Amino acid sequence: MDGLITDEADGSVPPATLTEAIYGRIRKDILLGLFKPGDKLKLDALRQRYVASVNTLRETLSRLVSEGLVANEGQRGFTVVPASLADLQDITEMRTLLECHAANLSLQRADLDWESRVVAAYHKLSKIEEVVEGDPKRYSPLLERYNREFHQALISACGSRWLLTFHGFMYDQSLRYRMLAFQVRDFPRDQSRREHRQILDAALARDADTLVSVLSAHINKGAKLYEQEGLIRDAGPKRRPRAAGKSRSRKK
Amino acid sequence: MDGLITDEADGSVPPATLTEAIYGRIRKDILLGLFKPGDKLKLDALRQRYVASVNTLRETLSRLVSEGLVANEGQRGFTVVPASLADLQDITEMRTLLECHAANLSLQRADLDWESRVVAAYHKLSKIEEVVEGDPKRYSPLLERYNREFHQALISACGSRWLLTFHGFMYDQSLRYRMLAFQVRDFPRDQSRREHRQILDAALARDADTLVSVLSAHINKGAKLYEQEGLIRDAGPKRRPRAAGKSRSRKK
DNA sequence: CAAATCACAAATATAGGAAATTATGTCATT
DNA sequence: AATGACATAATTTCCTATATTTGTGATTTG
Repeated sequence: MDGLITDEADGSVPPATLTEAIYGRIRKDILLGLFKPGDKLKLDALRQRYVASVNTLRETLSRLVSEGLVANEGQRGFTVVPASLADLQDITEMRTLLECHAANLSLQRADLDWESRVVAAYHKLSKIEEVVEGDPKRYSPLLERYNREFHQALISACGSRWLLTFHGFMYDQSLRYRMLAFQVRDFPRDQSRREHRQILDAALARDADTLVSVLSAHINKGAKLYEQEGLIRDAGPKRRPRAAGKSRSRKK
Repeated sequence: MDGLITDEADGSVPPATLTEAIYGRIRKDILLGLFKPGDKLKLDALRQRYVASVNTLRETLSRLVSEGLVANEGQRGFTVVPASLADLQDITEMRTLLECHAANLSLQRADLDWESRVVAAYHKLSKIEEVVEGDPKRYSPLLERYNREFHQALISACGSRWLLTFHGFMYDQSLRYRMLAFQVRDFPRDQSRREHRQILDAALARDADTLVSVLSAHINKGAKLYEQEGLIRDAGPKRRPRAAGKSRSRKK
């Protein structure tokens, strides 16, 4: 994004502080399903896993709370946000709304830079998909990465910083459900190669209507695959309601 | 939202921890324009103002970073996110998109509870507007509050938790610009009584098309008022780019 | 002589450890 | 079986140490 030369080959900024580094690691571990929905994130345990102090951990977890990946609730620590069918559907609808809207805007503002970003991202994605099709059971981090980059490239010319931010949130949330689905069984890899091709063609043809319909179908078809029974327990472990009004005493 | 009986008359949950309380206070102080865009948030100064330790402050600021109200950048502390015309326009467009979409959904799912929430919220807002019209220069926190509650009630039946969350973000961001405008001069109070009435009527009549057009106009008209020259300096104090790749040493 | 460079001191941010507060689980008692 | 007291575990908070940035003035260089 920023045309600067950095250490990182992929253009991402290397974390300048320990907090940032650990933030990235925990975030990744939640999205990848290493911590499951409802899991308690005990500070002492985390302190061992990632070698860091309590404050550093609290700081990163606080950020994840604002992003909707971690819950905090009162005086009883941090937990991974629970997963539910209703939540998945909400996320899917929201991602559809944002991504289609952003894709539309991108088409309107499309220039050569955008077009080449899309083509390049598609090329990478396509090559990996070809490889993975031979071994559909294997989880491929590279496929996930290029898939994301393709979808991001598509909307990268929308011109709205906030739209990109919100879409990023929703993409990550849906990624979490995708990864949760992977964990349960060898996941029937969705054959999305053709769909990606259709998306690319519609984008290059500047055909907004087709693009929106294909993109929308693509997103929702993907989400449907994660809605398998057993994947999601709608209610987490029930907690007793907190005593209201009490426990409000602190010295000084 | 949660029908529980709490200490607070307005239904909001009382902060259970110091961090939560201070989070709310700093958030409010930024939105009200007490801290201006680009301001440095020095930890030691904050430690005095809100009586709390450094870690508590860092935790709250970290959350505000994820919400887009505070910036963090590397090893040089926290600053209030800068304000710009482009940002205001982006926020306005985004809020329009989300609020109109949510209002539409609300109409579809409208029930008696929703209708009475809207009517009640309008009633409060209307009464306050009547009072404030007599003294247009005065800043009225109650007006701000009831305005928010009216807009929230309108979309409260949309059924999407994420839509409400994102809309809340955008509403707060636009509120910040509104407050910044107030600071510069006695702000010509926008005569939005009629518009609110029109919104209410369209909502009760279940007239989606009219509702969307009136609501959209209302939001954009408001934002136009904040776009006054001098309110916003588009570029903050320029910083030199950080030395890439260097300064990556930490003992142990 | 001006501008840039460097070294040093002060200010500030980040991270670690420990104390204080609150929640949780266990076991005896009613 | 329910209640209460106690011990233990976990969370929240503060204080202190280290590392980094920033400001100041002297020195060198063009």
